[in-house]
Amino acid sequence: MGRPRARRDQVSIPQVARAAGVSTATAGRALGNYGSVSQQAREKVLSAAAELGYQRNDLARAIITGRSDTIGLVVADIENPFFAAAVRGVSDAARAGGFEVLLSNTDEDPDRERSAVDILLAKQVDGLVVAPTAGSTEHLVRAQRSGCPVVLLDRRLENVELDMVLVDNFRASSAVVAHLAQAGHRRIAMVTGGTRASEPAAPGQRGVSTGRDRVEGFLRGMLDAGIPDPQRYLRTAAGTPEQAHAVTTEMLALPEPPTALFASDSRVALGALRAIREAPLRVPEDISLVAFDDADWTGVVTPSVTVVSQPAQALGYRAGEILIGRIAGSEELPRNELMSTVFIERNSVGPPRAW
Amino acid sequence: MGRPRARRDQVSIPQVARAAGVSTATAGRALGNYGSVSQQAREKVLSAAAELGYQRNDLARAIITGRSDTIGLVVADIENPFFAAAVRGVSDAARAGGFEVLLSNTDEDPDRERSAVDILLAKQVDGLVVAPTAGSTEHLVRAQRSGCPVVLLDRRLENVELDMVLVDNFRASSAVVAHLAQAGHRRIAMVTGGTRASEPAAPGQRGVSTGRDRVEGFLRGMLDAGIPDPQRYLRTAAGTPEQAHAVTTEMLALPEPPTALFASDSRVALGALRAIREAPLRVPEDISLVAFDDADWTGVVTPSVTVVSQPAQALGYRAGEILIGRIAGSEELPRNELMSTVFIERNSVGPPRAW
DNA sequence: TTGTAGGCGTTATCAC
DNA sequence: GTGATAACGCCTACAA
Repeated sequence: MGRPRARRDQVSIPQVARAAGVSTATAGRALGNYGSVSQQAREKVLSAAAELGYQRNDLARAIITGRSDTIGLVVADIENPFFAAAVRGVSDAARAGGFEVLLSNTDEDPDRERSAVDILLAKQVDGLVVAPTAGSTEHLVRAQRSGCPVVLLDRRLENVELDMVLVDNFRASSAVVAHLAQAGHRRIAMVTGGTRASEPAAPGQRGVSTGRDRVEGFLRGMLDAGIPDPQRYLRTAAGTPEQAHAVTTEMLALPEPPTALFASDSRVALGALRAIREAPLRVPEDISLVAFDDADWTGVVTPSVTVVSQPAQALGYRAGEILIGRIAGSEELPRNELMSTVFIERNSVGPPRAW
Repeated sequence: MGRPRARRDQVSIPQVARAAGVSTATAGRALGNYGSVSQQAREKVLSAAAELGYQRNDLARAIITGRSDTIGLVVADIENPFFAAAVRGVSDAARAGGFEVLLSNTDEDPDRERSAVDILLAKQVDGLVVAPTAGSTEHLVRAQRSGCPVVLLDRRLENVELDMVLVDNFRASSAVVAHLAQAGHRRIAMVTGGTRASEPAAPGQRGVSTGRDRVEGFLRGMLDAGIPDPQRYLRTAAGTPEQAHAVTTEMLALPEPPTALFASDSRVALGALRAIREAPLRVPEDISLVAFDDADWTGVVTPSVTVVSQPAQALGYRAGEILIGRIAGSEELPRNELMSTVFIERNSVGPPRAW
């Protein structure tokens, strides 16, 4: 337990000023690099500060200036390699712009997201980068309106005037299906997660936009390929490797199993691949595989996995850049910035096996 | 450019107080949940606050209380899955204790680490979790001495009185060699990174402790197995997948290539594995492989990889817990807390091939 | 329970 | 260029 611990006894500007034999104002100017100070005074102040071990207090400064030089970053789960890279990108942009990053994980829980935003706002972040989970958007709009700019990362939100940095998930997904159909597949499965791990994301229903867009792109691809009953092998309740594993195992046991499988991200692909291995089935002889996200391992498994590569780090960096522009006062109309995915063809797709 | 943007016009406690017809102090008590306020007054204040859109300012509070309810987290690179998991652990512990997390990446650069610590200190973090890179330790000691407790994560530091949460890298490494020797291997390679990507970490020299300990554990294992010239296949300048790839390729081209390879982390393993694939060699028929870190993919490649699993997330969580204890006032002597690794035997180790 | 007054460490203002 | 002094928004006495 222990008592609330006495306040850290920090050396303050008045103390430094006294030691240097100048006024508080002059010491403040020398230490804070603003206004004008004579070379002589500056030196006295600086050496006194060094001697006393002065540490500036950015909080007190932030109260006055109204800027904390800190941005808030809200993501679902930093352990997902996609988000880890995106966080890295935001961090780099922040650093380049002289900002620090306050990080929050939501685990796709709307309540946690809301409360995270509230807390970050109370901590006076100058702006917010959010990969929004499903649910209400009013806390984000409120933040923006209260003067704290918000940039959305990776996931769209409808009916809000916010900057967004995205990827065209719909198009990338339908292209995957086209590729598979081109190879001769008709029984194409898609395994993906919903809003939360437990809630399925049916097309047109709620769930994060990436999930929805990928599903709709999948369905559109199936339609374009003239494949009937496109939902036959669509599984939308598999957001974790474990769920993906279970769902895939179940599909592979079907009398007419799919001949190709499309995984909505690298962790889903991992679960699906494990199920395939355990079946045991060979890729691509028995079943073809395509996944979203060029996770580091996809190039090293045998066979290497054909993927849709997303520029995760660049997405984060760009979101950070745009946010910093807003903080600096940019008043342009909010807009959606689309970054390109790259379809990386490797060795996990082959012609369908005749079951 | 745009001007420095006018200060966000936030509603303050005095304003709420005026609207509610009470004093600043009463409003502050109602809003801050301290002292005592009558039910009636509280309601008036709360509804006035809601009406005006009051947002509390944690910075102003922090100036007074001396506590920011924020901890600083300094790691090398959040994109490394090990650190991503550790960060997640620290985040969870922080959340559980009512703290937010200010995150900094150092890229193993001592200067960036020092400056990160300074900035976090200026932002008045209540404590620091650091995975220290090599270099001086004085900034950490100074932080601790100035009243900001510091807990080291994953990496030891000599001659400092700080809490550390670690794993026994030396023992785990020598056990790996023992396992390999047991399988009959004599030409055992180790591929690992040094301090920075560019600087090799020779035993007994500088470099992060994990690297050093693993190398020394490796050498000890070789010694115990009675293998002469243990440094023959020791490569300490491979911290990235790319470098690991290059170094491994070079070793595999030797007249007498190693028959087993020990990778110091999952990213090194990735690079090494790619080199092995390109050789092309088979695992484990042509070469055996063991790696540190149970990255998600190690179980799904063929063959699955035998690994030393580290409790990355638990390590982070524990570091956070200990730090929060310190912040609460714990005065125990600093100590090293060792968490257990698990040797997970899979299918990447076989008898040596007779080259 | 409530209000007044003062202070936290900084920056902003305005004379000198 | 410099110094006194007033903010910033909040919490903490202390008195009523």
